[in-house]
Amino acid sequence: MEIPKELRESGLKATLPRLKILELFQHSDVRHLSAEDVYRLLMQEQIDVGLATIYRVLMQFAEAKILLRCQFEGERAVFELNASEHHDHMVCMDCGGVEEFIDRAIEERQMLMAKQHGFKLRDHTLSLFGVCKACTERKLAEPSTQRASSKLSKLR
Amino acid sequence: MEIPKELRESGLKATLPRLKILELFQHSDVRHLSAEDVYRLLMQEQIDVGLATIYRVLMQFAEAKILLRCQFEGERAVFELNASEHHDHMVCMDCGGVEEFIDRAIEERQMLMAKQHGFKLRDHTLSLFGVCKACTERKLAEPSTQRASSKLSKLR
DNA sequence: ACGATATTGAGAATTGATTGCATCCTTACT
DNA sequence: AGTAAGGATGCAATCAATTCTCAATATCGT
Repeated sequence: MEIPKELRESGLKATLPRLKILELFQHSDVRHLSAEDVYRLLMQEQIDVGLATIYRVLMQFAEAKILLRCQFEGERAVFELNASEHHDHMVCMDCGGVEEFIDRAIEERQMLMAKQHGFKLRDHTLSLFGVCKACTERKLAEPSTQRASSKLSKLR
Repeated sequence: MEIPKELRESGLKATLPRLKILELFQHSDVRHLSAEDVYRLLMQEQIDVGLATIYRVLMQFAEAKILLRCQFEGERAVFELNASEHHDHMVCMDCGGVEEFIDRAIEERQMLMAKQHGFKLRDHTLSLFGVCKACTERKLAEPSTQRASSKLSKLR
Protein backbone atom coordinates (compact mmCIF):
# COMPACT_ATOMS: atom_id res chain seq x y z
CA MET A 1 0.00 0.00 0.00
CA GLU A 2 1.21 3.45 -0.86
CA ILE A 3 1.66 6.10 1.77
CA PRO A 4 0.56 9.48 0.40
CA LYS A 5 3.47 11.83 -0.07
CA GLU A 6 1.67 14.51 1.94
CA LEU A 7 1.95 12.31 5.02
CA ARG A 8 5.40 10.98 4.29
CA GLU A 9 6.84 14.43 3.75
CA SER A 10 5.39 15.82 6.94
CA GLY A 11 6.52 12.93 9.09
CA LEU A 12 3.01 11.98 10.12
CA LYS A 13 2.26 8.29 10.49
CA ALA A 14 -0.15 6.77 8.02
CA THR A 15 -3.10 6.03 10.25
CA LEU A 16 -6.64 5.34 9.19
CA PRO A 17 -8.07 8.66 10.38
CA ARG A 18 -5.36 10.62 8.58
CA LEU A 19 -5.65 8.62 5.36
CA LYS A 20 -9.42 8.95 5.26
CA ILE A 21 -9.47 12.63 6.09
CA LEU A 22 -6.88 13.37 3.43
CA GLU A 23 -8.84 11.31 0.94
CA LEU A 24 -11.98 13.17 1.82
CA PHE A 25 -10.49 16.55 1.02
CA GLN A 26 -8.98 15.23 -2.20
CA HIS A 27 -12.17 13.70 -3.50
CA SER A 28 -15.05 15.64 -1.99
CA ASP A 29 -16.77 17.98 -4.39
CA VAL A 30 -17.08 20.55 -1.60
CA ARG A 31 -13.71 22.16 -1.04
CA HIS A 32 -14.38 23.78 2.33
CA LEU A 33 -15.14 21.48 5.23
CA SER A 34 -15.43 22.08 8.96
CA ALA A 35 -14.43 19.51 11.57
CA GLU A 36 -18.09 18.62 11.98
CA ASP A 37 -18.49 18.24 8.23
CA VAL A 38 -15.59 15.82 8.13
CA TYR A 39 -17.03 13.92 11.06
CA ARG A 40 -20.42 13.62 9.41
CA LEU A 41 -19.01 12.59 6.04
CA LEU A 42 -16.81 9.90 7.56
CA MET A 43 -19.76 8.59 9.55
CA GLN A 44 -21.71 8.25 6.33
CA GLU A 45 -18.93 6.00 5.04
CA GLN A 46 -19.10 3.92 8.23
CA ILE A 47 -15.67 5.18 9.20
CA ASP A 48 -15.78 5.66 12.92
CA VAL A 49 -13.32 8.37 13.93
CA GLY A 50 -13.61 10.41 17.09
CA LEU A 51 -14.29 14.10 16.74
CA ALA A 52 -11.26 14.94 18.86
CA THR A 53 -9.06 13.04 16.45
CA ILE A 54 -10.51 14.98 13.57
CA TYR A 55 -9.71 18.28 15.23
CA ARG A 56 -6.20 17.03 15.96
CA VAL A 57 -5.62 15.78 12.44
CA LEU A 58 -6.97 18.96 10.88
CA MET A 59 -4.64 21.01 13.02
CA GLN A 60 -1.67 18.81 12.14
CA PHE A 61 -2.53 19.03 8.46
CA ALA A 62 -2.76 22.78 8.73
CA GLU A 63 0.62 22.93 10.44
CA ALA A 64 2.06 20.69 7.73
CA LYS A 65 0.57 23.00 5.10
CA ILE A 66 -1.46 20.14 3.67
CA LEU A 67 -4.62 22.05 4.50
CA LEU A 68 -5.40 25.70 5.01
CA ARG A 69 -7.59 26.84 7.84
CA CYS A 70 -9.98 29.70 7.20
CA GLN A 71 -12.49 31.24 9.49
CA PHE A 72 -15.07 33.65 8.17
CA GLU A 73 -16.16 36.19 10.78
CA GLY A 74 -18.25 34.53 13.46
CA GLU A 75 -18.37 31.18 11.70
CA ARG A 76 -16.75 27.91 12.68
CA ALA A 77 -13.39 27.17 11.10
CA VAL A 78 -13.29 25.42 7.72
CA PHE A 79 -10.37 23.76 5.99
CA GLU A 80 -9.40 23.46 2.37
CA LEU A 81 -6.75 21.55 0.47
CA ASN A 82 -3.60 23.60 0.05
CA ALA A 83 -3.04 22.38 -3.49
CA SER A 84 -3.95 25.40 -5.56
CA GLU A 85 -2.16 28.70 -5.20
CA HIS A 86 -3.23 31.47 -2.85
CA HIS A 87 -6.70 32.86 -3.35
CA ASP A 88 -9.37 34.84 -1.57
CA HIS A 89 -12.99 33.95 -0.86
CA MET A 90 -16.54 34.95 -1.65
CA VAL A 91 -18.94 33.64 0.95
CA CYS A 92 -22.63 33.39 0.16
CA MET A 93 -24.75 34.66 3.05
CA ASP A 94 -27.68 32.67 1.77
CA CYS A 95 -26.46 29.14 1.03
CA GLY A 96 -23.13 29.38 2.87
CA GLY A 97 -21.22 28.32 -0.24
CA VAL A 98 -17.65 29.48 -0.77
CA GLU A 99 -16.12 30.52 -4.07
CA GLU A 100 -12.50 31.31 -4.67
CA PHE A 101 -10.94 34.11 -6.63
CA ILE A 102 -7.61 35.80 -7.06
CA ASP A 103 -6.66 39.24 -8.28
CA ARG A 104 -3.05 40.26 -8.73
CA ALA A 105 -3.95 43.93 -8.54
CA ILE A 106 -5.40 43.50 -5.05
CA GLU A 107 -2.41 41.47 -3.90
CA GLU A 108 -0.06 44.18 -5.06
CA ARG A 109 -2.01 46.99 -3.47
CA GLN A 110 -1.93 45.08 -0.18
CA MET A 111 1.84 44.89 -0.30
CA LEU A 112 1.99 48.58 -1.06
CA MET A 113 -0.32 49.43 1.83
CA ALA A 114 1.77 47.37 4.22
CA LYS A 115 4.94 49.01 3.02
CA GLN A 116 3.46 52.46 3.47
CA HIS A 117 2.61 51.63 7.09
CA GLY A 118 5.97 50.07 7.88
CA PHE A 119 4.11 46.82 8.39
CA LYS A 120 5.88 43.51 7.72
CA LEU A 121 3.27 41.56 5.80
CA ARG A 122 3.20 37.84 6.45
CA ASP A 123 -0.28 36.82 5.39
CA HIS A 124 -3.73 38.17 4.71
CA THR A 125 -7.34 37.19 4.30
CA LEU A 126 -9.89 38.85 2.08
CA SER A 127 -13.47 37.68 2.25
CA LEU A 128 -16.36 39.05 0.24
CA PHE A 129 -19.81 38.53 1.70
CA GLY A 130 -22.98 38.65 -0.35
CA VAL A 131 -25.24 36.45 -2.42
CA CYS A 132 -23.89 34.06 -5.00
CA LYS A 133 -25.17 33.80 -8.55
CA ALA A 134 -27.09 30.59 -7.95
CA CYS A 135 -28.91 31.98 -4.93
CA THR A 136 -29.78 35.22 -6.69
CA GLU A 137 -31.36 33.25 -9.51
CA ARG A 138 -33.13 30.90 -7.16
CA LYS A 139 -34.59 33.85 -5.29
CA LEU A 140 -35.93 35.36 -8.47
CA ALA A 141 -37.68 32.12 -9.29
CA GLU A 142 -39.18 31.49 -5.84
CA PRO A 143 -39.14 34.57 -3.59
CA SER A 144 -39.29 34.29 0.18
CA THR A 145 -37.22 31.13 0.33
CA GLN A 146 -34.43 31.45 2.88
CA ARG A 147 -31.61 29.08 3.58
CA ALA A 148 -30.59 30.65 6.88
CA SER A 149 -27.53 28.47 6.95
CA SER A 150 -25.25 30.69 8.93
CA LYS A 151 -24.81 33.51 11.36
CA LEU A 152 -23.63 35.70 8.55
CA SER A 153 -27.04 36.96 7.57
CA LYS A 154 -27.67 38.14 11.10
CA LEU A 155 -24.37 39.90 11.45
CA ARG A 156 -24.44 41.77 8.16
CA MET B 1 -29.73 64.79 30.86
CA GLU B 2 -29.17 64.25 27.19
CA ILE B 3 -29.86 60.93 25.56
CA PRO B 4 -27.19 60.21 22.95
CA LYS B 5 -28.56 60.32 19.45
CA GLU B 6 -27.09 56.88 18.71
CA LEU B 7 -29.47 55.39 21.27
CA ARG B 8 -32.45 57.56 20.41
CA GLU B 9 -32.20 56.82 16.71
CA SER B 10 -31.97 53.10 17.20
CA GLY B 11 -34.87 52.92 19.63
CA LEU B 12 -32.77 51.53 22.45
CA LYS B 13 -33.60 52.73 25.92
CA ALA B 14 -31.01 54.82 27.70
CA THR B 15 -29.87 52.44 30.40
CA LEU B 16 -26.73 52.71 32.43
CA PRO B 17 -24.93 49.78 30.77
CA ARG B 18 -25.67 51.12 27.31
CA LEU B 19 -24.65 54.67 28.16
CA LYS B 20 -21.41 53.60 29.76
CA ILE B 21 -20.46 51.19 27.00
CA LEU B 22 -21.12 53.80 24.34
CA GLU B 23 -19.09 56.33 26.30
CA LEU B 24 -16.26 53.85 26.60
CA PHE B 25 -15.98 53.39 22.85
CA GLN B 26 -16.22 57.10 22.26
CA HIS B 27 -13.51 58.02 24.74
CA SER B 28 -11.16 55.08 24.99
CA ASP B 29 -7.86 55.56 23.22
CA VAL B 30 -7.97 51.95 22.07
CA ARG B 31 -10.45 51.65 19.24
CA HIS B 32 -10.86 47.88 19.22
CA LEU B 33 -12.33 46.28 22.31
CA SER B 34 -13.56 42.79 23.06
CA ALA B 35 -16.43 42.03 25.43
CA GLU B 36 -13.91 41.13 28.11
CA ASP B 37 -12.03 44.37 27.51
CA VAL B 38 -15.22 46.34 28.02
CA TYR B 39 -16.01 44.35 31.14
CA ARG B 40 -12.58 44.97 32.61
CA LEU B 41 -12.57 48.66 31.77
CA LEU B 42 -16.00 49.21 33.32
CA MET B 43 -14.92 47.34 36.42
CA GLN B 44 -11.99 49.71 36.77
CA GLU B 45 -14.46 52.58 36.85
CA GLN B 46 -16.47 50.78 39.55
CA ILE B 47 -19.30 50.33 37.08
CA ASP B 48 -20.69 46.91 37.78
CA VAL B 49 -22.26 45.52 34.63
CA GLY B 50 -22.75 41.82 34.04
CA LEU B 51 -20.77 40.20 31.27
CA ALA B 52 -23.94 38.86 29.69
CA THR B 53 -25.30 42.36 29.45
CA ILE B 54 -22.16 43.52 27.75
CA TYR B 55 -22.45 40.81 25.14
CA ARG B 56 -26.09 41.74 24.62
CA VAL B 57 -25.42 45.45 24.32
CA LEU B 58 -22.51 44.92 21.95
CA MET B 59 -24.72 42.81 19.73
CA GLN B 60 -27.50 45.38 19.79
CA PHE B 61 -25.05 48.16 18.99
CA ALA B 62 -23.71 46.12 16.10
CA GLU B 63 -27.22 45.54 14.78
CA ALA B 64 -27.93 49.24 15.14
CA LYS B 65 -24.71 50.01 13.24
CA ILE B 66 -23.39 51.97 16.19
CA LEU B 67 -20.51 49.52 16.43
CA LEU B 68 -18.86 47.20 13.98
CA ARG B 69 -17.95 43.70 14.95
CA CYS B 70 -14.74 42.26 13.59
CA GLN B 71 -13.21 38.91 14.21
CA PHE B 72 -9.70 38.18 13.04
CA GLU B 73 -9.25 34.50 12.22
CA GLY B 74 -9.33 32.41 15.38
CA GLU B 75 -9.41 35.40 17.70
CA ARG B 76 -12.21 36.60 19.96
CA ALA B 77 -14.53 39.21 18.49
CA VAL B 78 -13.65 42.87 18.88
CA PHE B 79 -15.84 45.90 18.31
CA GLU B 80 -15.11 49.36 17.03
CA LEU B 81 -17.09 52.56 16.75
CA ASN B 82 -18.80 52.85 13.38
CA ALA B 83 -18.07 56.55 13.16
CA SER B 84 -15.37 56.72 10.55
CA GLU B 85 -15.89 55.42 7.04
CA HIS B 86 -15.19 51.88 5.96
CA HIS B 87 -11.63 50.64 6.34
CA ASP B 88 -9.62 47.45 6.50
CA HIS B 89 -7.23 46.21 9.16
CA MET B 90 -3.63 45.37 9.76
CA VAL B 91 -3.23 43.08 12.75
CA CYS B 92 0.10 42.75 14.47
CA MET B 93 0.90 39.13 15.25
CA ASP B 94 3.30 40.24 17.93
CA CYS B 95 1.55 42.86 20.06
CA GLY B 96 -1.98 42.20 18.84
CA GLY B 97 -2.44 45.85 17.90
CA VAL B 98 -4.81 46.82 15.11
CA GLU B 99 -4.21 49.56 12.55
CA GLU B 100 -6.70 50.76 10.01
CA PHE B 101 -6.20 51.59 6.38
CA ILE B 102 -8.23 52.14 3.26
CA ASP B 103 -7.38 51.87 -0.41
CA ARG B 104 -9.85 52.86 -3.10
CA ALA B 105 -8.07 50.73 -5.67
CA ILE B 106 -8.64 47.58 -3.62
CA GLU B 107 -12.28 48.47 -3.00
CA GLU B 108 -12.86 48.90 -6.70
CA ARG B 109 -11.14 45.68 -7.67
CA GLN B 110 -13.32 43.85 -5.14
CA MET B 111 -16.44 45.17 -6.78
CA LEU B 112 -15.11 44.16 -10.15
CA MET B 113 -14.30 40.65 -8.93
CA ALA B 114 -17.79 40.27 -7.49
CA LYS B 115 -19.36 41.47 -10.68
CA GLN B 116 -17.33 39.03 -12.75
CA HIS B 117 -18.59 36.16 -10.59
CA GLY B 118 -22.23 37.26 -10.64
CA PHE B 119 -21.86 37.77 -6.89
CA LYS B 120 -24.01 40.41 -5.17
CA LEU B 121 -21.52 42.10 -2.88
CA ARG B 122 -22.88 43.26 0.46
CA ASP B 123 -19.81 43.53 2.61
CA HIS B 124 -16.22 42.42 2.91
CA THR B 125 -13.33 42.11 5.30
CA LEU B 126 -9.68 42.43 4.47
CA SER B 127 -7.13 41.75 7.18
CA LEU B 128 -3.38 41.92 6.80
CA PHE B 129 -1.36 39.92 9.30
CA GLY B 130 2.23 40.64 10.11
CA VAL B 131 4.41 42.70 12.40
CA CYS B 132 3.76 46.37 12.98
CA LYS B 133 6.38 49.07 12.79
CA ALA B 134 6.70 49.51 16.54
CA CYS B 135 7.24 45.79 17.13
CA THR B 136 9.77 45.52 14.33
CA GLU B 137 11.78 48.31 15.87
CA ARG B 138 11.45 46.92 19.35
CA LYS B 139 12.71 43.54 18.15
CA LEU B 140 15.76 45.10 16.60
CA ALA B 141 16.59 46.78 19.88
CA GLU B 142 16.04 43.75 22.11
CA PRO B 143 15.88 40.48 20.19
CA SER B 144 14.17 37.39 21.59
CA THR B 145 11.42 39.34 23.29
CA GLN B 146 8.03 37.91 22.48
CA ARG B 147 4.63 39.25 23.31
CA ALA B 148 2.73 36.06 22.50
CA SER B 149 -0.50 37.89 22.85
CA SER B 150 -2.62 35.88 20.49
CA LYS B 151 -3.24 32.66 18.65
CA LEU B 152 -2.27 34.40 15.45
CA SER B 153 1.39 33.58 15.69
CA LYS B 154 0.60 29.91 16.02
CA LEU B 155 -1.84 29.84 13.15
CA ARG B 156 0.35 31.62 10.63
C1' DA C 1 -46.67 58.67 39.33
C1' DC C 2 -48.32 54.33 36.91
C1' DG C 3 -48.16 50.42 34.29
C1' DA C 4 -46.74 47.98 30.14
C1' DT C 5 -42.74 46.56 28.37
C1' DA C 6 -37.91 46.39 27.88
C1' DT C 7 -33.63 45.42 30.31
C1' DT C 8 -30.58 43.57 33.67
C1' DG C 9 -27.75 40.30 36.46
C1' DA C 10 -26.43 35.85 37.87
C1' DG C 11 -25.75 31.60 36.74
C1' DA C 12 -26.61 27.70 33.84
C1' DA C 13 -26.25 26.02 29.25
C1' DT C 14 -24.33 25.81 24.61
C1' DT C 15 -20.98 25.73 21.11
C1' DG C 16 -16.70 24.95 19.06
C1' DA C 17 -12.42 23.43 20.13
C1' DT C 18 -8.68 21.37 23.09
C1' DT C 19 -6.54 18.28 26.43
C1' DG C 20 -5.35 14.23 29.71
C1' DC C 21 -4.81 9.65 29.85
C1' DA C 22 -5.07 4.68 29.23
C1' DT C 23 -4.87 1.84 25.32
C1' DC C 24 -3.75 0.74 20.60
C1' DC C 25 -1.15 1.00 16.32
C1' DT C 26 2.73 2.27 13.14
C1' DT C 27 7.28 2.14 12.13
C1' DA C 28 12.15 1.30 12.69
C1' DC C 29 15.12 -2.20 13.86
C1' DT C 30 16.33 -7.00 14.46
C1' DA D 1 8.20 -11.77 10.57
C1' DG D 2 8.86 -10.25 15.65
C1' DT D 3 9.32 -6.67 18.81
C1' DA D 4 10.08 -2.56 21.32
C1' DA D 5 9.33 2.62 21.54
C1' DG D 6 7.01 6.32 20.70
C1' DG D 7 3.32 8.24 18.24
C1' DA D 8 -1.79 8.18 17.64
C1' DT D 9 -6.50 7.31 19.03
C1' DG D 10 -10.92 7.41 21.63
C1' DC D 11 -13.35 8.88 25.33
C1' DA D 12 -14.43 11.90 28.69
C1' DA D 13 -13.31 15.92 30.94
C1' DT D 14 -12.18 20.63 30.16
C1' DC D 15 -11.89 25.25 28.27
C1' DA D 16 -13.09 29.74 26.33
C1' DA D 17 -16.35 32.57 24.29
C1' DT D 18 -20.84 33.42 23.88
C1' DT D 19 -25.83 32.83 24.56
C1' DC D 20 -29.86 31.67 27.17
C1' DT D 21 -33.20 31.51 31.23
C1' DC D 22 -35.74 33.79 34.39
C1' DA D 23 -36.81 36.48 38.31
C1' DA D 24 -36.07 41.15 39.70
C1' DT D 25 -35.63 45.90 38.17
C1' DA D 26 -35.63 50.06 35.41
C1' DT D 27 -37.35 52.97 31.57
C1' DC D 28 -40.64 55.73 29.15
C1' DG D 29 -45.12 57.14 27.18
C1' DT D 30 -49.35 58.59 29.11
